[in-house]
Amino acid sequence: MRESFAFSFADDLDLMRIAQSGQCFRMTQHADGAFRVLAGEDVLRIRKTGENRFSVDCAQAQWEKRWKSYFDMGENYARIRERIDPKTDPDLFAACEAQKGIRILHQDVWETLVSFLISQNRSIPLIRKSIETLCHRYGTACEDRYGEVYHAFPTPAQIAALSEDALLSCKMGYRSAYILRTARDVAEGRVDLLQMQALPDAALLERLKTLYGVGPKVALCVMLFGLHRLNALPVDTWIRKAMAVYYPKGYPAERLAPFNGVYQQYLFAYARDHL
DNA sequence: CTCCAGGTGATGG
DNA sequence: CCATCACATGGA
Repeated sequence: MRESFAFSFADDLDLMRIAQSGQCFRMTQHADGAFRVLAGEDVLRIRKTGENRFSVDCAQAQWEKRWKSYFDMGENYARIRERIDPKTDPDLFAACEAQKGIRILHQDVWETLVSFLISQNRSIPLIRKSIETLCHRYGTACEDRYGEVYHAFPTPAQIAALSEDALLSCKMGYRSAYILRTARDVAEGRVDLLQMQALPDAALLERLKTLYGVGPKVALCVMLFGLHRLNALPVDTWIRKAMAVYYPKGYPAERLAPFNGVYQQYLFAYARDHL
């Protein structure tokens, strides 16, 4: 790595688990072991270099300005895990232990919104493939510091200018119409994603659900992964299964506040491995 | 072949 | 309010 910055970090940070956690779809591991993170129009390479040691291929100033918050480095996940008592919540405790290292990324809202519109009723590998195709065809081509070309996530205007057939050709299926209308609503100012960030959780959820193709699940994913509302609790098929098996008498969401989204993410990964 | 995948909108009661 | 159903697509 030409320019780089190395740092120590003692709290949970498992790049592989984050890449596979199903909250982001453009983070991949390369042959040399480093991860390439594509986020919005930016790219970063990050690798683990030792016990609690990491290095990134950007200057310290860029790391602190752009990426520290992306990886939620200000939050203490060990402390969040330690709130769970193994006697009260044995399965959730086991999930936290087994999936230690996951963090909730703070992703770009637009990218998160489109990604989770695409995600509905599909498997994670297919979601990745569609997003990859979308970015490759319609996102701005950029060059990283090694001269390698990558593609930014398409902006609202870039998607708004497409035809529905163009989206269908990315294998989006019936979600194409959702994505197109939402892109036009954002590009033409009927929806203001920036302004939404000021809303409290309940109002934000209602506002997001007014978007075409956005129901409770997608709205809560946008809140959790794009607007960093750590108490948002999206319920997909895996979480539904986990709740039924591990909490047959009812899920204790009130007790798990204000970190329902974090525990949900441990359970999601754990359920996929065990159920 | 059927069933499932980080679901939602439309419709009908 | 709730219960169905159609919706594209690919993998198991």
